[in-house]
Amino acid sequence: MSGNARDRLKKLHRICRERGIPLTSQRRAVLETLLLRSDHPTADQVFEAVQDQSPRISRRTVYRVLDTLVEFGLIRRVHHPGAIARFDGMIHRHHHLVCIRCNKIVDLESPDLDNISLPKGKPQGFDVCDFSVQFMGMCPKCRKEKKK
Amino acid sequence: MSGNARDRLKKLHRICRERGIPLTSQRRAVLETLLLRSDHPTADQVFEAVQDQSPRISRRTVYRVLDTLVEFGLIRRVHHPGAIARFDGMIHRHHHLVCIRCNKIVDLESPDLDNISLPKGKPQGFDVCDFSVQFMGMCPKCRKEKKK
DNA sequence: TGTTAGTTAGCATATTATGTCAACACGGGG
DNA sequence: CCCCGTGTTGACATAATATGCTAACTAACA
Repeated sequence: MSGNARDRLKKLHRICRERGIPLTSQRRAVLETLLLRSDHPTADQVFEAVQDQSPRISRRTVYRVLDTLVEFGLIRRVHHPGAIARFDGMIHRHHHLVCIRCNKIVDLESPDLDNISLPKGKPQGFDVCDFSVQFMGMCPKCRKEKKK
Repeated sequence: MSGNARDRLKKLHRICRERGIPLTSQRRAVLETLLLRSDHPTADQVFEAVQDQSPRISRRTVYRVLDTLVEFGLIRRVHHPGAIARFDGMIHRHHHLVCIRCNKIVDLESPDLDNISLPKGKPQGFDVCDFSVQFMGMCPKCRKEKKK
């Protein structure tokens, strides 16, 4: 496991102590599982994967833990155009390429984009703390399939 | 109805003729309904609303028509962080403010942001045609509620 | 107006998400 | 090290959301 993941687990530990809530094995397992992948799994995919570590974990708990981790800022709920909630272990600023045909989504790192200035003041009353750019386009696979 | 909406209906008419597919009353009704609102309704909210015009329309058809309209580029599937697909009648370039607490989403018009340059070439093989910026923050209502 | 291709309505079913509560585990104090 | 209390988990039921299927229907065109 990368050092980054180890740091994140320590952060989970710290947050739990600060908030006075238990650091359960399930919380650790779900976070670890998510950190080990670089895609954007659905809650059910996380449930599948986490069973390697915690065979007795319930689906309900995975959903609950994911919400908790999002609230702690340890993972992100990805803004995905499909109907299913997806989660992302990467919480540093990054952007997304979204396929307008198959809804596939991949990360895009681009330091150029990170300098966009946040809106001045509180637009529409929102207290903005971060942003992410989504580029809409067609993925290679869909381009090929569409030519047919 | 605004001229913009009228134009979009004409566009639907044109696209249907070009593709040789019928311009059904259901397609028109769903598009009209979506153009009349400025929020980001879910498919079911569209279903509710469209019944004023087409009381006999089925839920299944609304889902299908929404997909069709997205494929035609007449509406957008909004990249919403929640679990439910949402749709947007606005297809010109605009951005979103997303509440990290209640997932509320509102539009943000900002000419400054429209000048972001698309990535050079085809990043990860994607053929990028548009983009949208999402600002994450907390809406006024949630800020108040959290203070309690 | 009649023909035909494509769509729709209405159902069933699949998929995804949440409510509830008894049993259980974590964390702190003795 | 063990026990106790708070908060979490597991397993169910249920709700919410989305899709598959086919007979009946409608738009488009001659």
